[in-house]
Amino acid sequence: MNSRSPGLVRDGSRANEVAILRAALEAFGAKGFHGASMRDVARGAGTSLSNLYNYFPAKSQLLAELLRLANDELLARITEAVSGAGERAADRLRAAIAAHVAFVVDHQVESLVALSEVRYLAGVAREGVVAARDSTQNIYERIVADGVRDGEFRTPYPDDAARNIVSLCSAIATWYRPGGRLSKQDLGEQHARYALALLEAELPPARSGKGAGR
Amino acid sequence: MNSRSPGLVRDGSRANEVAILRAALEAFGAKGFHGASMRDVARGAGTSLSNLYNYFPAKSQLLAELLRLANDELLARITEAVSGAGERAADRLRAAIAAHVAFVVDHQVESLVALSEVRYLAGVAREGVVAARDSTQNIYERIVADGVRDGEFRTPYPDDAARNIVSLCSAIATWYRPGGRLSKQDLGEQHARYALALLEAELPPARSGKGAGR
DNA sequence: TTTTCGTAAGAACGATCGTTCGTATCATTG
DNA sequence: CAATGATACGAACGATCGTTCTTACGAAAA
Repeated sequence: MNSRSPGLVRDGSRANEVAILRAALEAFGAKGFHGASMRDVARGAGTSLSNLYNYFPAKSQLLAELLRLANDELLARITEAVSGAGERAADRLRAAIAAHVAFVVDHQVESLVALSEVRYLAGVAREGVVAARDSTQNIYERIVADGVRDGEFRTPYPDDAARNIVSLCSAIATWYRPGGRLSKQDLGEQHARYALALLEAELPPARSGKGAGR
Repeated sequence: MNSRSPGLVRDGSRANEVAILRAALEAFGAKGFHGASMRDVARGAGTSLSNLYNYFPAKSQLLAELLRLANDELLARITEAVSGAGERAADRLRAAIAAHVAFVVDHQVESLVALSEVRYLAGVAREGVVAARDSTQNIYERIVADGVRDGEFRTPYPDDAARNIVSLCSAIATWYRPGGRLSKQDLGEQHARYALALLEAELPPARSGKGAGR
């Protein structure tokens, strides 16, 4: 269906692959990995059941690819945000959390699937996803360690605090609803404030946020 | 197999029912609700497949009963702990979190299943579980609101902070491993400290905890 | 004793599962 | 032109699923 130069350029040639991945994401998000069938995926992608296997050799590979894409992009977003932030640990933490929260809000279903279906991955696919997740957590741990070293943070439990910060950001995927009270940016700033509180840093005065007054 | 007084006393008469529920919990925890089969449950309970249906009319009822039991006990533990605590909001919060963390550690699989498989409940069973979970969160919200009223907490986002406190306690089920660095009590106190930090309360000096020094 | 009823297990039901096979279409390659 | 290989679909495979049916055993009730 696409007129394109042969072989080399893969641009746009993956339209069907993308449609299948998108349908798999929706199916896994709605019914869970084992609750969704390949027939669900085929229906959502507008293709036939057997044709799925021209693009992915097995159902588990669909999940593996979804989770690899999601975790890699999350890691890339956070890495880029941190590299572009200031020197102070609090600034880098704020940048990381803003990127993290934005990803969860922009890709809520991906985040939810990555959180709850990663257990069904096996073998190398699982290791790859776990490695990406560890890399993300390592970023937070480094920022926290730097902040403790520089006296910005006073937490007695730096690594635990970092893990809980990640937990709070991930948990957004479980309760966030579009059009809610807080905008994506507000949610990011609120969670940055929570993170700084967990680290027992000195907090800036609260911004507008929510509550009775505005 | 049991010699017992007829009808009234149900003590011990539910041995098989308990065994089935326990096997279902292990199966759902290990493979997820849709990934585990009734044959897995029967094998784990040491009975036959068809005999399961003498105790539970459907697989979904197994999940419903498991989640109802878990959420009710969590709610009961927290309620009792709070009622036996002091008047200050910080004390009641500490008691609630200690009970909450203890439950998650004592019943990690139940907590994990309640967290990740509740989505597969339907109808009244789902509503009951959601109601119990809301009651639990309401306890936290009341404590936080009282603490804000009394000037103990300074958080600009009381309800959001309460929800995130619950998230942090629930998340323990996803990473806790028995025999870890912190005891159950230490973990509870650490999370109480995190909660107070989220609420922007004045923190007491850190206890022994972890880290280099002890 | 006879009846009843909770408990138990094996066999089988229809449905659905992930996956494979055979085949057809069609643009590109030689 | 013929050959190729990617793309596509219907049909069907064997396996497994949740559930039901049928029957049997044994203790309590009549």
